[in-house]
Amino acid sequence: MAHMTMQDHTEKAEACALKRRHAAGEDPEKRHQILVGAWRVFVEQGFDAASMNSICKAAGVSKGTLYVYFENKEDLFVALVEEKRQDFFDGIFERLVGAGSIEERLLAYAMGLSEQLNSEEVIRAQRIVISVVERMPDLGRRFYDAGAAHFLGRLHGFLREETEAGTLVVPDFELAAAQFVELATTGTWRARMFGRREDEPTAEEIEYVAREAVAMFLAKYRA
Amino acid sequence: MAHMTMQDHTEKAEACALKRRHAAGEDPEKRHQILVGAWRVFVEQGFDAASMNSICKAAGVSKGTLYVYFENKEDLFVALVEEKRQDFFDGIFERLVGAGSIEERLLAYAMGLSEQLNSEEVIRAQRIVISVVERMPDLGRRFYDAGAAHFLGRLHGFLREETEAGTLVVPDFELAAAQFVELATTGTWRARMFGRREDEPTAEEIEYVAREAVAMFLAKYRA
DNA sequence: GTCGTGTCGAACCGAGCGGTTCGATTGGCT
DNA sequence: AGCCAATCGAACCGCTCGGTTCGACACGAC
Repeated sequence: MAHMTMQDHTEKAEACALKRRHAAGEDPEKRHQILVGAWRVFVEQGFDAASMNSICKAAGVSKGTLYVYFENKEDLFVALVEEKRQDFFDGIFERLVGAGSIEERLLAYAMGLSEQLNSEEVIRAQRIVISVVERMPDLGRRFYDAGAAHFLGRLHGFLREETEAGTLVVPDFELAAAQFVELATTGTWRARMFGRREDEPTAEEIEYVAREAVAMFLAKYRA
Repeated sequence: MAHMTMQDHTEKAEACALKRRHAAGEDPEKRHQILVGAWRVFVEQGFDAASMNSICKAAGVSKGTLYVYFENKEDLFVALVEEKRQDFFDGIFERLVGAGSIEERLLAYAMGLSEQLNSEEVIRAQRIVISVVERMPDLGRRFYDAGAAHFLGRLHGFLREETEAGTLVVPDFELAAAQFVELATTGTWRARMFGRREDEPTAEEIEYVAREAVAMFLAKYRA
């Protein structure tokens, strides 16, 4: 409501960029610092077992400050997942549109996808999200949409293009995209989610599974 | 160490069958009753949020009695999962060895598998197991072995037989079996685990996905 | 009938929880 | 220099947790 000149805005922005006194709960550095600590604790203890005290200690922040930045534990966790989603799932999509034959592009996509979904960090995140999905259904849905659904969407578009170009014959884009994702993580993701496999799959295994996934996929859908 | 005549054993067994005073913590009916109540509570609250008090109430049993039957919460949960594993995964395997063409048998197997893994009860059980897998790694492994690994084993055997019979050409049985399981639950299981889909898939959807799974599988591995 | 024992139920324990409060401290701002 | 607000840190709140204890009770064994 208060009137500000353009001048004022510019000055403020400049000051912020360096070292400014922030309003309570509005220092983005501190906020990030809290999230980093919280991530460590959540990831190694799970949602319920992680106490706000541990998170304070891990983040190097007083409890009072913590509650200035986040309303409560759930709020903190939602903000955390919201931040992580993007880190996790960026930088894979462009593999689909890169140069190369269909095989090469699908292979690159499958490998990126498997590598990402099977990484220790993402596995643990997925476990925690699943464990609270009953209490926080929105969180689960948003997480899924940002991850799996996003992969599926890109693939869906790719398949339609290739079908229109006559390279592939895909009667059901949704299904085919989902099949591809499943094939790419065959034998690894599920076992890792249940703790049946403790270590990340090796690069060789990822490539092997991805290659076979592409082979099977094209055996069915190649024109 | 104590000596007993055959007579004694028989008498005891007969008495037990009807209405006998059981030693503390050894009445199988009561034990089952506790597990039923515990299942209800665990399933709708998760491991951490489920309190022993709620479980007592749900089971209609006093807290003292509960702790006579089970050492602690973890012990109770392990016993519960142990009991449920068998209920969940029985009665599907024989579909593979039934009569019919390969297509028919694979289809039946895929449908049974998808139906089972996607049922509300099993989804919830899987969520809970995954949520505690960090703290109780054995439990996760045993659950996986009783479920997914069991499916895979049967399929593995089937594929070898068919390959030896010349019907299929499968270079890597492990991989192919895993691929089949993934294909059978395409688009349903993962989304349900993350709460992205609230309702069990319909029989029609299960059959559709299963059919496409078999089609793709045979497109790759049929001799 | 009376004894023995498995169950009940409620009180109880110490610990830890999420969340709040408040005085002391610090370091940018004017 | 002196103000002021963001942060600190420790104590504190009410509550619930997993787990224990114990006297009352009910019922099968003899």
